[in-house]
Amino acid sequence: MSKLNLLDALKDKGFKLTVQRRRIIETLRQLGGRVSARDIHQALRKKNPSLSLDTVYRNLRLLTEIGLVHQISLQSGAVFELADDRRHHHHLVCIDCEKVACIEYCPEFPAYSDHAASEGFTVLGHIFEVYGRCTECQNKKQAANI
Amino acid sequence: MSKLNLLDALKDKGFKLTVQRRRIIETLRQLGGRVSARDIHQALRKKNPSLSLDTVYRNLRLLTEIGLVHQISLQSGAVFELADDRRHHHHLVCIDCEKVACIEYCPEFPAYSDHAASEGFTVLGHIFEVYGRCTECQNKKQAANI
DNA sequence: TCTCTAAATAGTAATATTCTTATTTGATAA
DNA sequence: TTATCAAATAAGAATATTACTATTTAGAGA
Repeated sequence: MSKLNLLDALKDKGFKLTVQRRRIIETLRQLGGRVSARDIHQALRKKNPSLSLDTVYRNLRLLTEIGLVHQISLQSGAVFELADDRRHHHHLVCIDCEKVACIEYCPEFPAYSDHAASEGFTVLGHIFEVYGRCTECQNKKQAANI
Repeated sequence: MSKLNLLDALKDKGFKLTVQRRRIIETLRQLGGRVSARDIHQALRKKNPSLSLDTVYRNLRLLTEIGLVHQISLQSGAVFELADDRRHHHHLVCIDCEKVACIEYCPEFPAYSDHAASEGFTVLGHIFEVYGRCTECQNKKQAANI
C-alpha cells in the first residue's frame, strides 16, 4: 500500500487526516521497521515540539486496530512498522533473547471473518505473534541441562 | 488441560514450580476469565501480603508465551484467562466500546510451525486478537453519518 | 468562504508494566 | 538429607502506556 493509499484507507474508515497522523505515518516510513512510540515521538519533536506522546500512542493503536500497522510486543515494550512495506506478515519472538524473525504467514482472513460475522463483528485488523525459542537459545538451554 | 497437567507442562518446559506460580494459576482458575494482573495480585495479597506485583506480571507473560494462558489486549490494559477451561479460542475486540466476544477459531498450529521451523524457531505459544466493530457500534457509526 | 460539530490533540496526572539488585528457593545430585 | 546453583522472587525505582479535560481542528454543509 502506497502512502496515499494509506491516507485514503484512513479516510475511508471515517477517521480524520490530521497533520499529526500524516507525520506519524511519514516517520514510520522514514525510520523503517520496528520503531517504538518513543522513537517516533523523539524524531518528530525535533521539528514539532508540541507533539504529545499520547497522540503517538493513540494513533499507533488506532493504526494497528484497523490493520495499517503491525505491532510487535517485546518484553521491553511494543514496536511498530507499517503494514505496507512488504507482503503482509507477522513475527516470531524468542522468549529468551528477544530476537525477532519475520514469518511469511498470516491467519487467513476468510477463515476467521466468518466466525466474526456470526458474532456481528466487522473485522478491521488483527494482532498475531508467535513466541518460541531461536536456534541459539535452544542450544544454550540444552547445553545447560547436560 | 487439568490443573495437574498445567503444572506438568510448566515442569516439562524446564520451569520451576514455585508456590507463587501455583497460586497464580489457582487464582486464574478461581476468578474465571479475563482478569488483570492487578486482580490476581489483590486476590492473593489477602493471604500472601508479600507477593510482588512484578511476579504476577512476569508469570502471566511467561504463561502466555508458552501457550498456557490467553492474553486479551484491551485499551484499558491486558486481561488474562487460562487456556485450558474450554476449547482453545481467541477474541474479537470492538475498537469503539471495548466489548469482547469469543471467536472459536485459532490459526492452526501446523500452518505456521513449518514457517517457524525454517527460521530455526521452536514454537511455544502465540497471541492472536481480532479488532473490529460490534453490531451496536456499527449502527451508531452509520446513524451519525446520516 | 464561513460556521458548526464531532473528532482529535496537548499537557499533565494517573496507571500499568518492566527493570534492577539483593535475597530466597526449587530441583538436582552427591 | 544436605549442598549447590541457576532460576525465581520482593521491593522499590524507572519506564511505558493510558486517562482526563480544556482547547483546537478537519471535514461537512450552508
